[in-house]
Amino acid sequence: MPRIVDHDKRREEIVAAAARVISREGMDAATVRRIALEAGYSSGVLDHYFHDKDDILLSALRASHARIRRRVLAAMEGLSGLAALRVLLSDNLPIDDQRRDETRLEMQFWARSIADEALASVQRTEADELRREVRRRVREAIEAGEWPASLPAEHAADELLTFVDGVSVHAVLYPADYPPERQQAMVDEFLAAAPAGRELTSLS
Amino acid sequence: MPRIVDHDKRREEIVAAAARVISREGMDAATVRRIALEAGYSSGVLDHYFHDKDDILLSALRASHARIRRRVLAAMEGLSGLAALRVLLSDNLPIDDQRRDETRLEMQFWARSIADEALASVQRTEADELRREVRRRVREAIEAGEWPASLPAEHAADELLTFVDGVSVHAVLYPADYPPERQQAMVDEFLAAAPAGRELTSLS
Amino acid sequence: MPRIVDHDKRREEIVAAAARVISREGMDAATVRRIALEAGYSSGVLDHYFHDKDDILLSALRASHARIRRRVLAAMEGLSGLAALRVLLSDNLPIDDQRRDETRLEMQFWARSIADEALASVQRTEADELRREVRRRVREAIEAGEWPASLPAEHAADELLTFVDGVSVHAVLYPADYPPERQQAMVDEFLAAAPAGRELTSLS
Amino acid sequence: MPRIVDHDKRREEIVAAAARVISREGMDAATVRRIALEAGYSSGVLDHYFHDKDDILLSALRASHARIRRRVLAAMEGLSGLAALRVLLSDNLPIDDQRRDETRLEMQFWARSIADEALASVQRTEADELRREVRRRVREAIEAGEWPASLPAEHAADELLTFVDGVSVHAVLYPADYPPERQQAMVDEFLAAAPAGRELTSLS
DNA sequence: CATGAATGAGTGTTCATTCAT
DNA sequence: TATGAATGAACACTCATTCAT
Repeated sequence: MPRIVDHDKRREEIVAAAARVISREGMDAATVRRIALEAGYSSGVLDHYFHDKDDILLSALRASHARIRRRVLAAMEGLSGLAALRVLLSDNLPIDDQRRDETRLEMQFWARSIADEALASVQRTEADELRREVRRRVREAIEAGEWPASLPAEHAADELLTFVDGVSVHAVLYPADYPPERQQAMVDEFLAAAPAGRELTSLS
Repeated sequence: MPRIVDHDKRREEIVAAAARVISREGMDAATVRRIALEAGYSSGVLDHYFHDKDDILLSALRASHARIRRRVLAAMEGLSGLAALRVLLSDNLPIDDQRRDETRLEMQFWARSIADEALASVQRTEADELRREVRRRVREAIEAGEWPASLPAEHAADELLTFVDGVSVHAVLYPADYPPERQQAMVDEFLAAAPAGRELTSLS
Repeated sequence: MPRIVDHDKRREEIVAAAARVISREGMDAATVRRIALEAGYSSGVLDHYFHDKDDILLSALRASHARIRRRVLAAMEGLSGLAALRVLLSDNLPIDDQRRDETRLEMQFWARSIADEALASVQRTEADELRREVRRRVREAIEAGEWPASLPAEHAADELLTFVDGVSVHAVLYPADYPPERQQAMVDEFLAAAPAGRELTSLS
Repeated sequence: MPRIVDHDKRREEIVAAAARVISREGMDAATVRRIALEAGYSSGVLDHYFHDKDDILLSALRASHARIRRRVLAAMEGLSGLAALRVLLSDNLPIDDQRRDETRLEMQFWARSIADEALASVQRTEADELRREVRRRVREAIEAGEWPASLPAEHAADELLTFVDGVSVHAVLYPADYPPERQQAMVDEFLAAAPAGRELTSLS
């Protein structure tokens, strides 16, 4: 059944092309024609692989998430606790071209999901997966004594993700002010400060 | 003697209508016709008050920023240092309908500015103004002994803004998880932890 | 009754402005707003002096014709026959800025009258007036022995007007190739050749 | 294997439709929608074959010129000198429906080119080609002794074209006064008179 | 009388979609 | 399967026109 393989591969090609266009030229530039051109096909070809344009866009979002997931799981291989947490969070920073494109893509979909409940729902589902993984790593860190037990892991996970996304947004919007090293340093500082700082705040 | 109409007021009405449409229905829904309808006019009226659609959109962005500026300056009246800083940062959180709309609007423009250098330039200019104010308040806090002198004010300001924007994004995307009180608590914790935590990290 | 005078004067001002816009920027640029601006008024003023835009345009055409008529009648004062004919024909050549503008205006209306029977009818009526005058002068020339009697004056008049319009069109379209002196020389040659040449052709 | 359509042929169809609309209903009536309808398609189809509306209009002008060129070259086959000249000039007269449409189209573009330097430039280039051909034929006539050598061929060519265009304009504007036979007779007379008449004028 | 606000139809253009080949 | 032709709706924008002041 070689046709099936080709079919999926073609889909992936087109989805990757869509992701490139969205992240580099913006959602408005991501027309069906432009995506097909980027993939090296003519516009009509999309008809064979996707139901409609929304299907392409959503597939591009999911594919981006899947790729990040694969990459970060591989990077955390053999690690746990704080070390795994650092890798997990750092991997979400726009510290190279690929990650910058991923962040840009994400931001395009954030904007769109604000007025599109179906998309927002997808986003929530996908975000929850990352959240669960961060929580798991925080709990590991607590168990390993690398992290204070005084704060709920759930809250700590949200704080960390929130900060990482904040850094990502700023780095994408103001790249001159947020070179990769600074992004990494900011996250590292945040991770280092958390155990000490949060303990103190829990007293107030 | 022409029809008595306050030209600037009419412009403001339309800009406000545009802002409402953008924040609630998204940038794609913000067509000229939709904006005119929201403002209570026919589509052609925009011709009298704006050069083109981009002029409307940019005006909406600037008006949103100006409104925030006015509000926060009034709220900081009589305050300085850490107290002013807290007000300044908290005012940017989407803790009520109005502020939520402002954040949504901002996020729409973030997405657009990624592929629009002219817009990105405007965003940078406006963001710098906020940044300068935050730095000024951090310096005041340092002088008042409310904040450790061990960290550059510039960096601290960026950390704070980064965190606030991270919280804002999450609160807009996942409102159920980030009720107003939690947003405020997160920022307060961050402010409280900073003096202690940062001092420690500076040793490492 | 001073108001009446003002009213007519204002009309003339606006009509003159319309003629300027049409001849210099073309019929497409001759919007109501543009004409009003050229006249130094706001767009709504036209409502008081004209029924609609077509009224303005047609008035501009008639005014141009009237102006030419006045000028050429004055120039022919005291002349008759061939001398009057030469002045009459030469005055229609685009040999200075004013006459060039008149020819340009005329050509704009020629184009429009092709698909506008009402306008075409006006054009025919106005053209006939000029034609009659040319015929009269040809007849005078014949009577004075300056022109061969062998050819009908009606036909000679059409030939002369046809040639003059041909020169005018070329001079407007290719001004570099048709400086004023050349235009005049061409018409003079044509006038000089006609008596001799036509006599000969009538033999063939 | 795509839908079998001759791309160039379709372009020509649409261009021909545009030419029909322009010549019969005028430039203002030549909207994209009207042209598409005339061609038997929906408005969007033009997107496949032309860059923009100006591309259609210019193509229509060029196609008209090319058609005339082809026709006149075929008609001059085997002829030279005065005989070729007569065919060349007569072919430009609006003596049948087709030629009348061509002249009307030309006049529409004349009007437009007055305020459109880009179009004027195209017109000049195309007109020069005709001019060169007329000059070549005049020179042939001079060499064959059919035409007086006393006048520069360049000037004679311009005189002839000028007269032909004058007749064409009048014939289009006042068709009742210029039936085909009369147009032809006028040009024939002009050609016959030229050798004799011009010789005389050159003495004065 | 003069202004310019307001309307809404019409324009060129872009685009997602469908589909014959 | 892949093409690109064809559709028609939607878009931003321009404009003649009307009219309250």
